[in-house]
Amino acid sequence: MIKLLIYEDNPQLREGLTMLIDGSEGFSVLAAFKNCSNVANEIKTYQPDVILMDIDMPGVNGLQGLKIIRETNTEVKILMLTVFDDHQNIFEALQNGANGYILKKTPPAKLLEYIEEASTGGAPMTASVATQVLKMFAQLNLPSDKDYNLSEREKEVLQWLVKGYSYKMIAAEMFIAMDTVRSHIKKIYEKLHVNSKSEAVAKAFRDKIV
Amino acid sequence: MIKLLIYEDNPQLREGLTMLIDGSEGFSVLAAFKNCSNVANEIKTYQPDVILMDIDMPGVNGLQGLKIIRETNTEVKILMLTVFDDHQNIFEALQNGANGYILKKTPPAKLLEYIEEASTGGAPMTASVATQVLKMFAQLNLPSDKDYNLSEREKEVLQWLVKGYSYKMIAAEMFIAMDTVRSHIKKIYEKLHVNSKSEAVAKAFRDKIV
DNA sequence: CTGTAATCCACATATTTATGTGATTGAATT
DNA sequence: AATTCAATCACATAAATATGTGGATTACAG
Repeated sequence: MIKLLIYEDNPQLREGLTMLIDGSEGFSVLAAFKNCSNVANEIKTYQPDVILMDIDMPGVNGLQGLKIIRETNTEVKILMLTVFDDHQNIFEALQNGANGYILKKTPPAKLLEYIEEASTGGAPMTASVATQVLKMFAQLNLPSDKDYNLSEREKEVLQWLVKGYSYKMIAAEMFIAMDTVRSHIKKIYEKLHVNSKSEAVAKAFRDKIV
Repeated sequence: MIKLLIYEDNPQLREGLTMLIDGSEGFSVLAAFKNCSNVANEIKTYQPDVILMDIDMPGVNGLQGLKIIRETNTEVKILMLTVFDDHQNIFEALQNGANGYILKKTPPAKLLEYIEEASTGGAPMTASVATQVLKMFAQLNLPSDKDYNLSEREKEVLQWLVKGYSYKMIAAEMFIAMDTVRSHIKKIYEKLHVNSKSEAVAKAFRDKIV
C-alpha cells in the first residue's frame, strides 16, 4: 500500500487526484493540501511514501516545499506535478532532490504507474522532461581533461597558486627555494600559454585542472 | 517508417534484434554491424533515423562511436543499449549527446516503444538509469548565486581581472585612472574577503560570479 | 652513451600589486 | 540638510611577481 500526500491548489484537481488515486487498489491518499505552508509538520505527522507536489501554488509553492522537505527528509519520494515543462523549474526541482517530474496532462493510468515507479526508487519523467534533462546534461561543461603535460611537481605548484599562496609561502609549503618555485611557475606559464598568475588560475579553473 | 542501424558485437543478439525490429510494423533495420570501426561512413551511407548502439564492443566501442557520430551529425537519434547501468558509462554517454540509455534486459515490446520514443524526440531511459541521472543532477554543484554586493563597476573590473589584465590595461579599457582601478579592486577584495588578485579570480570562478 | 626532461638553486632587474592616507563629485537616502 | 556610498583620482612605499641568464643533478628513453 503506497501512502500519499497531495499538494495542489486547484480544488477540482485536488479532489480529482485524491479520488482517482485513493480509489485505486494499492494506493492510499492520507491527505491533500492547497499549499506547502505547513509541509514540514504534515510530513512528520503523516509519514507518506510519496508526495505529489504541484509547483504553481499560492503561498509556499512546490519548489519551496520541496526544499523545506529535503532539509530534513531525504527518504520520501517527491513527484513534481505541473502544467509546464519549463526548463528552469525542471532544473531547480531536480537539483533539489525531486524524484520525478511529470506533467498534469498525464493520463490517469500512466499517473498511477508513475507513482508506483517513484515509490520503488525509480525516476518517472514525462518524455518531454526527460529530453530536456538530457539536453542539460550535454550542455554541462565538465573536466575537459586537457593535459598540458604538467609534471607532478608543476601540478602541485599550481594547486597552491590557485589557493592564493605567494611564491614565498609555496616555497615554505614545498620545502624548496623560492627560486625553484619560480622556475616551476615559469614552466607552468609556458605550458598553459599564459603569462601571469591570475591567468594561470583562471585557466586552471576553466580547464578543470584543479 | 523508422529506419535503424544496429551496432552490437554479439552475433546472436545482433540477429535477434534485427529480426525483432525489422519484423515489426513501422520499423526497418537498414544494416547491423559488429563494431563502430567504420561508423562515420555507414551513417552517411544509410542515413538512419535511429541507431541502437551497444557500448561494450571490441575495436571501436559504442562510446567512441557515439563521439565520432556526434562530431558531424547531431540529428540522428542514438540509443545506448547495454548490460550494465554503470554510472560512468551513463554519464559519458549522456554528456556526448546520446538520446537514451536502455538496458539489454528490456522486454521486446518495451524496446520498440523506446525506439519509437527516441525517434520522436523523446529520451527513453530504463528506470534505474533515470534514477542515476537524477542523482547526478542533485550532486551537481552550481552557481551558488552568492551576491557579495558587488557594484556594477566592481563586477566590470572583476571581469577584466579574470581575463588576466593588469591594472594599467584595465584602466585603459575602462577609460579611468589606474588609481581608480586600484580603489575598485581594493573594494572588491574587501567584499570577497580575499587579498590578492589570484584569490579574487579563484573565488570568482568558484562562486560563478563570472 | 647521449640527449631530453624534471627538479633543483642563484642573482639581477623591471614591472605589477598591495596597502595606506586623502580628497572630490554626484546621486540616493534619511 | 545631513549622511551615506559609489566612483573618481593622487602620492608614497613595501611586497610580490615576471623575466632573463645560468648552472647542477638525476632519471629515463632512444
